Amino acid sequence: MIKVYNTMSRKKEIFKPLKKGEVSIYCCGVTPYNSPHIGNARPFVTWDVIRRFFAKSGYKVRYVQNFTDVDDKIIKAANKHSVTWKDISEKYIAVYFKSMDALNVRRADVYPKVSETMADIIAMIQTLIDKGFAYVLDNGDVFYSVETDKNYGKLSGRKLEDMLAGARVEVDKRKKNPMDFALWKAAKPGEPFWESPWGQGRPGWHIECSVMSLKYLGEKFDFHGGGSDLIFPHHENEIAQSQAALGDENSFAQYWLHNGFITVKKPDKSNEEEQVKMSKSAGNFSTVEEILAKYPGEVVRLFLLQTHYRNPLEFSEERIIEAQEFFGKLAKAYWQLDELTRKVHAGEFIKDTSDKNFAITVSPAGGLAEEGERLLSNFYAAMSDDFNTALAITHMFELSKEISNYYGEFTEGKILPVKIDGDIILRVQAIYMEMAEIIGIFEQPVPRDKDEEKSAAEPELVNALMKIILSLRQDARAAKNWSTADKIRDELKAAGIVVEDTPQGVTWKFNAQ
RNA sequence: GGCGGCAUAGCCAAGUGGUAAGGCCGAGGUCUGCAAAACCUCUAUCCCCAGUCCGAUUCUGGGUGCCGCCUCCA
Repeated sequence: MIKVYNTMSRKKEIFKPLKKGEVSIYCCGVTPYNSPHIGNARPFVTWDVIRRFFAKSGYKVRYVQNFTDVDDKIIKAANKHSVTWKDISEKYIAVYFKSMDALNVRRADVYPKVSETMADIIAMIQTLIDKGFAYVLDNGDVFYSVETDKNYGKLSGRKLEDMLAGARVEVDKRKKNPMDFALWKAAKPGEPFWESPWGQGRPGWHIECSVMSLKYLGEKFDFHGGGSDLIFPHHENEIAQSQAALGDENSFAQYWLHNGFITVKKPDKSNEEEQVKMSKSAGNFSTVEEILAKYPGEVVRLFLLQTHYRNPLEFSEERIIEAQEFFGKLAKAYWQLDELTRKVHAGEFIKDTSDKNFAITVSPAGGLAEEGERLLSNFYAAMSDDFNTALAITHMFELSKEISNYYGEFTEGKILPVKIDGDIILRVQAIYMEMAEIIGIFEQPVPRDKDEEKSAAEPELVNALMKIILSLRQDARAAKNWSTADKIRDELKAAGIVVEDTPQGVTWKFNAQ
């Protein structure tokens, strides 16, 4: 049973797919006029996890995400740089994909574009006019008439009267009602345009998502999502025009999911508690590209998923560094498991417990197996409860600790490599990777610490020199010449090399900085 | 002004009608020549006031604070 918080009802509801075993999702994509910032990335990472979860739970998923490639901001950017709107949109669609790829966001099944859906958009507007929900002005503008819609405001919980009272917009006098919104905008001189029954122009905002979602998912589909700033007016208007055109107030999306914002500390405020939404218009954003220049994509992804998608999330380097440390621990267990499974495959776990001289009656890894199954079950339970990735991730973290504990005991020789342990290790690895797949990590080269990493990154010479240096230090230690030993360690540290004396011997690594 | 959301330890963050996961930081311990790493242990009257209830952090009402939407916006 999967529960989801539906913005329409303001409640968590039990998810019932329209078609058994299938899920259809439409997520509002970007208007490609500049680079996506970390806040823009949140819904896409969120939906990426949701679809992975559904797919892993046995659903057939169809995921559609649009590009609004015909838009005022794109036209503005094009004019500014003396290029075409298409140059701008293509450039930033490429940037979008590059950033999302780095975050392991899987591609949608379809990426419809406004420019490629023009005929359908015009047809839907015509339907709305024919049915009396929209009207055409002399200059060729077409507006949707909110007063024809008794349900207008049902998603955002607003009444027309209330909105009028507080409207700060400059009201276009030609509108029948100030809240009426444009379905089609007549082209002004120098603007790109498409031919329509109402003259040359281009679609208004909202209409493209109605058309594209209905075209690729049908008159009813399961999920529609995006950031919470889209609730009003964007999604409200999508609902109005779609249901008016279809003549069915139960059509269109069945569940509306909205993610919270990425926030940043408010500048020039003494109170540090105060947060403000990250947005392009406010100019207080960090682009995904900038962040990826400093931190791996999977770390950024983990950072985004460590807070429930509906809650606000403060962007700060401190938090990302914390996520990086956390990721490092998950990665450590990944490699420990890797080593153990290689031993299993190499036939090291073959000791037969039926040997009468063998006292063990219970597999040493039995506890690990039990924990693994329990945590996997908890993991799914967390994801089933409105996609609680924050909780799910802690279950994976707990499993990583269990793995590390087992690995530690194994390397200390406390565990005999019996055959059933081998089977358990393979199962635990499968569980661990299943969790990783849903979260969407370990799809890029998993960082290793210590030996492997440094030997891969540094020339043999460094290893050879370190061997000599550490050997000299061991001589000093053996002679209880602590000051020399510590001096070597301190100076190496200053040079960026950390030496650790562990019970298993001396190790060294490059400082993470 | 209207509408919506949030308020949990120094910080981040889950969650439940029966006195609260996890992470970071901090403290103590094991280990160690020391340090690091690792592991163990410890750290919360759940914003305030009423109400419902045997019992509320969890439900209801009111308040306070913060955020967002009502204009482009993930």
